[in-house]
Amino acid sequence: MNLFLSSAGLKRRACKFRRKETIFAQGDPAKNVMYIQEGGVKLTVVNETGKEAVVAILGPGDFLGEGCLGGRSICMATATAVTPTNLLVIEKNEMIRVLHEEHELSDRFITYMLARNIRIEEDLIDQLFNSSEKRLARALLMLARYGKQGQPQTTLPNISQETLAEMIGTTRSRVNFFMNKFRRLGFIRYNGGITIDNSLLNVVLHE
Amino acid sequence: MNLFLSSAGLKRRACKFRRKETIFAQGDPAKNVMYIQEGGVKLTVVNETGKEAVVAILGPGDFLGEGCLGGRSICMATATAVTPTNLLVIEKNEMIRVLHEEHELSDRFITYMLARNIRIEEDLIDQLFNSSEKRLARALLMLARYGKQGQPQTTLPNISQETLAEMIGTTRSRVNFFMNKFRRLGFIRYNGGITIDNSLLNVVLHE
DNA sequence: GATGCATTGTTCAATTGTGAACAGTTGGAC
DNA sequence: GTCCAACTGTTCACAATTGAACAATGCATC
Repeated sequence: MNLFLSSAGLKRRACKFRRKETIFAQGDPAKNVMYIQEGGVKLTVVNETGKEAVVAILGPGDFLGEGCLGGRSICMATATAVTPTNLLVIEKNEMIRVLHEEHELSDRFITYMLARNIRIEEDLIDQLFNSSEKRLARALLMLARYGKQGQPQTTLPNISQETLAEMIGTTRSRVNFFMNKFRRLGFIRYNGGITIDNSLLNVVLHE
Repeated sequence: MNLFLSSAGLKRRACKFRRKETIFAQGDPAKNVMYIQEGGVKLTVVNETGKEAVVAILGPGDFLGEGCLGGRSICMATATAVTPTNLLVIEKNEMIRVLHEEHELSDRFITYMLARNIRIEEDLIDQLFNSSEKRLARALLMLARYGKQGQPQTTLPNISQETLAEMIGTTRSRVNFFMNKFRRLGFIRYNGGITIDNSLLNVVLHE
């Protein structure tokens, strides 16, 4: 896992963030690519009216700030740690060198980019096709998969209705309504966190 | 521009498609990466109910089918030529080799992936934040930029209201309504194609 | 110029979603 | 305990969006 540490140099450094700490903010100069070794990071954007949207939730193995490689000079989103997070920070130029000279990392980065692409594309398709009820169900299932695999049920760390609303592009009152509906129907359960039953899939698939 | 021809081998071949011809269909086995040398390609997805969504419109310099590099074995979308199109078709394994051994192409591919990422991400943010009226205005401006740069006005090749509706995830009647509104306000004009005035930007920016 | 096909114009009832308010609940800090 | 902040539960008037229908308009082709 410690890809970068193997040949660590001056231009790569480890960095720790606490929960809710800001890693970079929308509008900051974009100079580094970061690699998540441990933890979770939320990417959000705000528009002119102050409305916020969650663009992605990233975890271990994901990259961050890769936009600077494509010539982007400022950050288009705000990155916040959602759990205690260890990052490897790599300077842009170092990253470019690495992409040429280190196959294993180059492969990993390309694999990440391909996977990320698919994830965003699926989010977009989800938005284009589905009602907010289905989007909420899908978001919960995604977050659950993110936790564990294969189990019939997964318990999620606490996540506010506000954040869920931002993730799927709707209002909190709507999220609240559907959460209670899902609960009545036995798809989810509150117990400290949120326990998600795989039967929730039916909401996404039906019709 | 002819990146691939420089060292053309058996595993790379040129391919031509006529307007409206299908390059690959959703569900087909995914075996090749393609590079658009000339033309335009529309990526669409259909859901269970038969509703269609336009995921992307790609042009010269863009890649296609790169999902297979990330382990995807079937195509998740349908690719259709929107204008006469010349593609370079590269076998998956050849592409992987090329990514390791040919810096110029590797760079170009990564640049494409980064740009594509930003494009989809912007589309997603657009969906999360904006009304269908703004999304339509934005889509028209994107298509216009795709044609030419810098001019105060750009004329678009014909594009049906149906397709526009699929691009922004709404109904044709809604697109029709807003197109007529934009026309009344002098933002666009019909004259064979669709002429788009830069003042249309105000619709996207305002408020 | 008649035929058929694709597209556009228009309407409307029904549904879905918004934004804001306010009360209720919880959990941590003091 | 009690205060506070953050979150949830609930409601509602209003706005936006859908989906379907049907007529009107090109426009290519025979």
